[in-house]
This record gives sequence, C-alpha cells and structure tokens, in this order.
Amino acid sequence: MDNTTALPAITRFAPSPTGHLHVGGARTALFCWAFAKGRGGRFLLRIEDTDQKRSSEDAARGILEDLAWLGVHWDEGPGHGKLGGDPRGVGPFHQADRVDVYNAALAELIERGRAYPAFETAEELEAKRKAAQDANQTYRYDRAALDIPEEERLSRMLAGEPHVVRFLAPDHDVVVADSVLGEVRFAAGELDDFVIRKADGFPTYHFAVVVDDEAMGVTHVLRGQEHLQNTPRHVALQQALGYRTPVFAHLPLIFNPDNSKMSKRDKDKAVRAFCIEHKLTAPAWGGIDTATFEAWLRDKRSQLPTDDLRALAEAIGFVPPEIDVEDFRRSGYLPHVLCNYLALLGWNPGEKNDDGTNVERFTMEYLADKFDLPRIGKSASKFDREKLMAFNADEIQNRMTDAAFAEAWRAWLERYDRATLSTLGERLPIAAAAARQRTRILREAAAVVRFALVGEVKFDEKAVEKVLLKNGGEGLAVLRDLAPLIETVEHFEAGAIEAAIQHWCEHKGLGMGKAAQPLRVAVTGGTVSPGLGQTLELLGKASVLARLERCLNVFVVH
RNA sequence: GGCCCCAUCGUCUAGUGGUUUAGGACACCGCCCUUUCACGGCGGCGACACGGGUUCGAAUCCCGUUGGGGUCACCA
Repeated sequence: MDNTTALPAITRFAPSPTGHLHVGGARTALFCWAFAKGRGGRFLLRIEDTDQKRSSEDAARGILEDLAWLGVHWDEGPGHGKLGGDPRGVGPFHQADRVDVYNAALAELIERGRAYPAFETAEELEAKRKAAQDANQTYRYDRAALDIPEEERLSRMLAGEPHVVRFLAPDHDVVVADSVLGEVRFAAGELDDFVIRKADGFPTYHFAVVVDDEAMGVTHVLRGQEHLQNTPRHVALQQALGYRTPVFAHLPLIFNPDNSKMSKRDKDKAVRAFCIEHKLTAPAWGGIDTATFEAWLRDKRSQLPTDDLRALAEAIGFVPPEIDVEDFRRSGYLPHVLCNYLALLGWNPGEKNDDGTNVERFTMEYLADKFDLPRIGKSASKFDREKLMAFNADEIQNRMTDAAFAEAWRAWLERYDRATLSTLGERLPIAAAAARQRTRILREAAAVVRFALVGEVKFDEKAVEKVLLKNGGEGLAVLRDLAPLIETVEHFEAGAIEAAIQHWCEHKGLGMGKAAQPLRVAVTGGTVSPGLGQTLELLGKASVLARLERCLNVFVVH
C-alpha cells in the first residue's frame, strides 16, 4: 500500500516569482526537501515564471535567498552561492526558458487530437462566464471551437490568428491517488477543456508543470491542498501524454487564528485596521502621496508595495503580523526554529521522549530522517505565533550558548539594526550574555539592554520614589555607601561584582534586594534589568560610578 | 451555488477497535524559587461536534446531519 518510500525520490518546489516566500510555501518546500533528503534523493527548485506580467527576477532572487536562509537547500535548480546547478542536464529551471519544450509536447497533443486551438477572446469568454453565473449555473467551456472544421481550425492557427490551445478533457472519471487523502474521484464532465497555451504563446501552469515534472523526473509531488482541484487536470494530461503519474501528497492548509487562509494580504489588512482605528488620514511619512494612501485605505482588498507597507507600519509604530519568511527573519526568529515549528503544522514524528512528552523540538537532520507521508495530517492547522515564539524563546534561553547567541544577534543586527551594533561595539558579547535569558526573538534583545545604549539615564518617577526616596531616602543612603565599594572591585565582571555586593550586604545585615534595587534604579533609571552583576559589567566601572554620582546629585536634597 | 476536502482541550497534536478515569506542548490560572525582570520547579483548568448503525467492546469502522475550509481564470 505504501509506495511512498520507493527510491529514488525526486521532489521539487516550484514557486512563481511574484513576491516573497510566505510560510505556507516555506513549509511545502521544507517537506519536499526533507522527503528527498531523508531517502537519498534529490530536491529541485524550478521557477514558474510563465506569467510575464506578474513575475520578476527580483522576486525569484528573494525566494532563493529565503530558502537558503531557512536551510532548505536545493540540489538542482537556479544557482545561488553553492546551491543549485544542473548535474543531470534537465534544466533550464526557469519555465520562461523552456517554451520550446512545451511546444513540442503541445504539437504532439494536437497531432493526436487531444488538444485544439480556440479563437474566442478573453472578453467573449468572460461574457459567457457571467451569463452562466447569472443563471446560477457552473460555467464550463462550451467547445464552440470544435464546431469549426478541423482543417480550418489548424490553418487559422498556422496563419497566426490569435488563439489559445485547449486540452480535450477525457470522457471518463479521473481518480487521484493521494498519499494523504486517499483516492479522490472526479466525475467525467467535471473537467472542462481548460487552456494549456495562452494567446501569448506561454503555457499555462497546468501544462508547464506536467511537462516539466516528467522532463525532470519528479517522482513525488507535495503541495498545498488548494491544488487538489488541479490534480485531475494534471493526471488527465499525464495520461494523454503517456507520462508516469507521480505520487501526490496534498498538504493541509495553514490558517490564521480567525480561520481565514493565511495570505500576504493579511499584512495590509492589519495595518489598514490600525490606521482606521487611529483615524489616520494622511500617510505620516513621505513614501507615498495622500491620494494613494486614501485609495489604499478605502479599498479593503488593495495592497501597497511591500517596502511602502513596511515603511508605513514603522512610521505609525505598528508591527504587522509576520507572513513572509522575510518577516520572521526580520522579527528575529531563528531559521531552524521556524522550520521546526512549520514542520509541526500538519505533520509530527509520533515519537515520545523518555519523560513521556511528545517529540516536538527537533533538528533539520531529525526532520529529514523521520519525515514521511503517512504521518501527514488531513485537517488544516492554525498558525499559532505564541507557540512559535515559545519555541524560539526556548532555543535562545535554554539551548543556545552565550557565544552562539551573540553570533546570531550580531548577524541580525548587521542586517536590521546597524546603529545598535555600532553603539554596542566591543560590548556585544557582554550585552548578549545579559540579554539572552530575557530575549524571545532577536528583535527584543536591544530593548533588554537599552539602558546601556543611551548616554544619560532617564529616571522612572515611581521607581525613584519607591526605591530611592521612600523611608527618608533609605535607598540613597545605601547608594552612598556602595559607591566606594564598587570603586574597589578589581575585575569588573558580573560574578566578582555580585560577590562583592553580596558580601557587603551580609556584613551590613541587609537583604540583597536592599542594595540591588537602588543600584538598579541609579544606573538604569528603572526597577527592571538583567542580573545586577551583568547590568553593571555591561556599563563598565567608570560609567557605573558616573551614573551613581549623578543619581546622588539629582536626588539628594542638600 | 457546483465539485472536493476536513472534524480530539482555546491552539498544535498523541491516539490506527480493548493497555484511556483520552497523553503531551503552547496559552491561561495558582503555588514555590528569587536582588527586579526573565528562566526554572510543582500543581490546576480544559476536548473525542451531533445522531444513527457495525461490534462482546468505538475517539478509533460505516452512514447521515451540522459545522469549517478549499476551488471554480488566457494566475500559479
């Protein structure tokens, strides 16, 4: 029954380069990668750019970059650093460069009477479609072109009259054998004669996919369940062309918490809602003009260019939900953690840890080793940012070393926050050690050590009152005594600093809190910071003493 | 609307006819630890959508109902 493990497996991920890679695509790619990798097969990448208007080379590069960052590395396909290449000679991997391959297959289909040219314009078809819709009927192409005598059809086509080519749908049921869903039957007549070559000479998705998968030897097609309706078309095409039918596995969809399908539009939706809620009427930053902004605000379905949307969100101080892989990277999720979480959406290894808990944290290697089709779920799953965040936090706080965290943070800062990187300079490792236990995503780390990034402390009134001034300036008195002690700490490092203060407290018969909190307020302005030792070490002795002195000057009533 | 898919705690899930008073994780609540915050430890709350079958026995198999979702382009 389970023919899904047959060797060798060749899988592919075939995005259309119309924007950034979003998490749904990333999960599909991850599964394709894991499946091939786990059984010594090949994972290939193909760019589906047959839509001239929407495709861009920029978007294609962006997707390669996202995939590479995730660690979803392709064996064959477009070059990207060490990735890609064409060892078997099955390329090129951009469909726009393969038009002659499609035309050859198409000629064969026409020859055998399984495809035919049709001359209706898009407008004519749209009118027919609308008429059917208004009559509450399902529209299917009416095969009007078949009324034209075959010879005439072909000669008009050869003469260069504008036309599309349609596939003559089979008159029998088509059964899709899916590894996740089982057998799904589509009745004869459900398929209409869909277009396989557009008027511009490019193949449609259905045709290009089928031809390429055969040419590239693809054995397993893993893709989102939204493709299930397309599959009978592909199977019918494969049968008509005499191709093998690969193993199909349709992956469950990924939803938003509100049960809608996760899509790129969600970011616009969220930002728009924020703007409306705060009654913003102008763009608030110079990137777009007011008219564009208002039009976008009014049309609930419209989208701003990615960069403009991000700039707008930043300007109004709103963080839109992460949707694209790039969004998660920017927020500071670690790539293998994102993969780990994504893998759990619709799949799980079904293994227990020694303590009886489910195995749900794992490495890319483990995933490649364990991933298989029978354990893919059937029902859609909601994307839970809380859980993803918890995974990322656990990785940073409990599994990473200070050094590894410092490196990850440095890389992130280099890409997204150079200002903080240069302010930190040499202190980055110390800051990282102080921030790690309080950081869930890289973006939060700087805030944890903010006190060390500013020149002058801004005092929080409540903190000052409660910790320094209360009980007749009890806190300030402690500070006065503590300053000389700090002065004497030789190696100004967290452990030594804490030991000295602890010793002092014991000597004075005070609880540690009586010393730690005043110090904290004096050097950070507030009551919350990393451990006292780390806080002071990060500041450095000179800065700590200067801040202490200033604090005493500001608050001691002479 | 046609066609198709799905249905276990709020969420992700384990469970493949008896080992189940349904297990884990995230979230939430309480307690403990504690120099703040965070981490951590312990405990708690909490689900088989409904109705019929099949069977000695059903979360697990079948049918129906309800609910959710996908898809209906010269986009992919």
